[in-house]
Amino acid sequence: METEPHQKTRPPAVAQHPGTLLREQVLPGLHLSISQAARDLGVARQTLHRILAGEAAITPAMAARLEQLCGVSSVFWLRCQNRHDLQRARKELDAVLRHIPLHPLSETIVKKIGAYDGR
Amino acid sequence: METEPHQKTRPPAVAQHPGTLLREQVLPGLHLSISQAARDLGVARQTLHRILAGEAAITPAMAARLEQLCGVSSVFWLRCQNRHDLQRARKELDAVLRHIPLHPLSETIVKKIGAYDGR
DNA sequence: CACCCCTGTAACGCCGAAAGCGACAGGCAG
DNA sequence: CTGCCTGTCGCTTTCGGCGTTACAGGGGTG
Repeated sequence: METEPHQKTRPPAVAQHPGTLLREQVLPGLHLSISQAARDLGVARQTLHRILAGEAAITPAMAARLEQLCGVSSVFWLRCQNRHDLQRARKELDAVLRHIPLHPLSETIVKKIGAYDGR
Repeated sequence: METEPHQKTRPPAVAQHPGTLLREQVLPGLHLSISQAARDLGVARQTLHRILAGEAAITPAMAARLEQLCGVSSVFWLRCQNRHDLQRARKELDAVLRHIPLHPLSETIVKKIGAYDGR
């Protein structure tokens, strides 16, 4: 911890899929095998496996299940997934995005809709 | 504003689709017609219309386009969408969720993965 | 040894959602 | 009348999540 001492170990600049967290941190912490966790979640073993492997995304439905399983907020899981999907989308649309003209939106409206500037 | 005076007009308890924000706040603020906005975004007019009508969701790709168009963060748009999808998923899975056993996850791990408790 | 459970992979098929396209009807300004 | 915007319908394609079946291998236990 040389950069910022008492920082919450915030997410890395380049986000890897949320499955890694599940595999390396959560499941061991719950003392659950993949197979057992899948049974508890009420999904196929392969379905969970695909997520751990990063081949499938965490859907809202899965996020809700996970929240029920380990108490970690579904919003958290979706946020992880979003980070991942977003930077993938940005790369693929890179060419298209350049052609989209930026129109200025008044600061009043930005605040009204609850979009606190940078986030 | 009787409940909490200087609150940011936070999102309503029951979230309606993000398209409403686009239609009623953002597009007028940009002085753009639906057709024109669709052209700028590089998508079909119907595609944008479906989102405004709440018949389609804001995908990561669309969120990136919107950010480019009006400067409002893609993360914001996805968060709106998530709120909406999540409460829909919860209702549909309601029965299933009850059967998922809750396993305790140590507080240390929760902090390590960056899931700040309730969110 | 056989038996059982776990894991990883692969190959299907189903289904729903996003997106594009064409077309039509109605509104409204020029 | 002409043009532009809007809402809506129908159709097609594509993609991704999910379940199912199946096979191969590891590892522990009676």
